[in-house]
Amino acid sequence: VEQYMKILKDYGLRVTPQRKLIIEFLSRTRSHPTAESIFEEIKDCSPALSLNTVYKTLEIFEQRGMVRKFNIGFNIYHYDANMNPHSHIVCTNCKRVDDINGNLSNLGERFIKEVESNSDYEVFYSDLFFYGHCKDCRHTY
Amino acid sequence: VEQYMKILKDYGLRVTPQRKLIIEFLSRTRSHPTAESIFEEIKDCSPALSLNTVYKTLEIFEQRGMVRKFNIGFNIYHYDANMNPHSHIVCTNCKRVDDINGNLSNLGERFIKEVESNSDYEVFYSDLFFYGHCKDCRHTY
DNA sequence: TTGAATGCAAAATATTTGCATCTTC
DNA sequence: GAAGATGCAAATATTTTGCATTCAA
Repeated sequence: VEQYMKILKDYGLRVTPQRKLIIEFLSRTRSHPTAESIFEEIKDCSPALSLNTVYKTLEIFEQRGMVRKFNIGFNIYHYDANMNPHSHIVCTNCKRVDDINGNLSNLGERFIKEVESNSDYEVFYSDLFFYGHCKDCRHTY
Repeated sequence: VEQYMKILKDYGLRVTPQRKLIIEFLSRTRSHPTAESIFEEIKDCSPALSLNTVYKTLEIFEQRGMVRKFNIGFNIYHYDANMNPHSHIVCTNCKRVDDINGNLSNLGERFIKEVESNSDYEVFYSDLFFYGHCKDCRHTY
C-alpha cells in the first residue's frame, strides 16, 4: 500500500493522504473513471476530501506524466493510470470504456513515424478510439 | 450555392437561412471549427443569428449524419463536414487540427473488423488522433 | 395553417480560480 | 518555518432548456 508513497516521491510530489488515495484508486481500477466518479468512489475513505482537490490532483498527475486524460466524445473526461500506449474501445450506448489488448493495442503508436514523415508535424503520441456496442448493449439495441 | 438547399432537403430538414449558412461554411472550411468559431465566422452574414441556434443546428446535423463532432482532448469540440473516415493530427501547442491524407487517413477504419473479432464489441467507427507540434510551433518550443 | 425553427433568457453542467487554513518537509 | 496542498465558495466557461415568436412548407 505504501508503494504509492514511493510513486509520489519519485515524481517529486509531496505525499498527502488525498494523493495516495487517488493514485492508488486509479492504479487499481480498470474502469477509466472520471474526476467525479473517482471522487464518489474514494470520498468515504477520506471524510473531508473535496471534489476540487480531485480535479487539482489529477491535473498535477497528468502534467507529471503519471496518468493520462482522454475524452471519448460525450462530454466526459476519463483518467487512466496505465501509461502504456494502448487503444480504447467505447460503447456508444452505455459509455463504458475498455482497453484493447493484443497486437492492436498500440496500433496508433506504430504509425507515428510514418505520420511524421507524411506531415509537417513532429508527432509525440496518438489516441485511437473504436466505437460500437459492448456485449451487454449489443443485444438490447 | 443553392446546392446546400438540396443537401438539407435530402436529409429531410427544413431549409432555413441559418442552416444553409452553417452547412455551407462547414462544407467549405478545412479548419475543423468549434460551435463558437462557426458562430463568429458567420454571424455577420445573418444579423440575428444566435449562438444557440448554431448549437442546436449542429446537434441536428450530427444526428442526421451530415457532420461529425469530435473532441481533441482540450475541452474543445470540433465539427467536420467531411464524413469520409479520416484521421486527424493535432498541435498540442496552438491546438490547430489538420486532416491526415494519403494511405494513413483511414488507418483506424482498416482495423475495425480485426478489433471486432478480438473483442466483445460490435464496432461501428473509429477516431484516430495524432498529437504533436505543427510546422509553426515546432520551431518555437 | 400548422408544425418546426429561431432567439432570448435562464438554467444546468463541468471545471477553474481565489484565498484563508492547514500540512508536509 | 516556508512552500506547497487543501477545502470552501465564488467565478467561469460551455452547453442545454423553456418558451414565446417567427417562419417554412
